[in-house]
Amino acid sequence: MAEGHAQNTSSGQALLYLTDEQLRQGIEAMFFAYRGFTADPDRILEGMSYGRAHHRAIHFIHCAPGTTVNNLLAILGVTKQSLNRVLRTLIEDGLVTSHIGRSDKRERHLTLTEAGEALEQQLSDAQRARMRDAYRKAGPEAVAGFKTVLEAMMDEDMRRAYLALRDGR
Amino acid sequence: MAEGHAQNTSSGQALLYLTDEQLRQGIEAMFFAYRGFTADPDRILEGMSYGRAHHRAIHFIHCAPGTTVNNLLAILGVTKQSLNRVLRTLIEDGLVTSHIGRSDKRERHLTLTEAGEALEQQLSDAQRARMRDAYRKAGPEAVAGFKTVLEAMMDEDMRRAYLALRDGR
DNA sequence: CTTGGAATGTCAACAAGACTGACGTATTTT
DNA sequence: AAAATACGTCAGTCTTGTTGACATTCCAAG
Repeated sequence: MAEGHAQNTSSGQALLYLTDEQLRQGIEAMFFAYRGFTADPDRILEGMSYGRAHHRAIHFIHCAPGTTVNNLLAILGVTKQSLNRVLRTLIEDGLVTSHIGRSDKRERHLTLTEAGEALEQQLSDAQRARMRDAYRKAGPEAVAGFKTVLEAMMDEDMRRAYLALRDGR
Repeated sequence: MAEGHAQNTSSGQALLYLTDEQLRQGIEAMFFAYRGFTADPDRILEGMSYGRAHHRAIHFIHCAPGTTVNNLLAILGVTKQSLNRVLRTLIEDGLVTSHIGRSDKRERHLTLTEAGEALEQQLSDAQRARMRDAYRKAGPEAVAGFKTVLEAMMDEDMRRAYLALRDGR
């Protein structure tokens, strides 16, 4: 019972979109939408012994070629051991290369090979196709609102990481 | 290379929000936001031997008291074996009750006990608090757009389930 | 220059939570 | 009476997260 209901504020009607019921709808929408969001890449990956974790690694290596393991760790928010298992298989299968750092030899710089880029294309084409359909149906104003809310929903650290990626391209 | 770039269409400028780069930003925003979205309940659950799976079950039993196992299965999109493991612990711990159906005795109707409702409150208060902050920062128009895009992103079946839940209250 | 601590990354073992497949039971439908 | 449905359970696998232990490399203080 942490907070009261949103409609019981001094502003009254203006805040009707903040009622518990509205918030609950938003929560469920996030749940169902995220399932759709990951469904297409999951389908592609299943049967090739990769999973969502591999997709995420491939995605961010594609976006920041030459990034280090530590960098990736911060973005993905998992332990280095967890990431390592995924990276190892990707390297073994020739989708990712790992080069020892020139200045700091402790670091490993990660890049997608041609085969890696090809898979990345396949995965992100599928995911973008769904995104594009959703965007097209919803229209530009809705898309702007969508992004505004998502940014506000992130943890502070993640928002920084997101904005850095967004503006660094 | 399934589709062309969105800007290369007959409509030209009007569809700039559909460029691959814009779509990629949306994809990353979803990823980071979903992490924030689940972070608070996850924190509460950790250490009490429950996880996100328990949270989801509790959430939907709360929304549809007396629902059957099969109903829950369809909404959550997991196998009955998977759900059963979760339900068993919740019932053992006295958070959920399972009653044999009155008309159809094969069915089990699931309801939250008082303790279950208490935990549900605790979890959804945390999640709603984050949602409320995000909504408040973004404003009502952004929230409307947010929901529009999310609905368009769901699979058809899930949209039906979502709308049924949304309108059935 | 050496040595100890911090940072980076690897290997091994384990747990949660998803999956499949097979089977049993009670009940309803045909 | 037979088939289908709803539910529970056992056993085994897979992905992906965790911790703990350890090797290598860098850097800075003595």
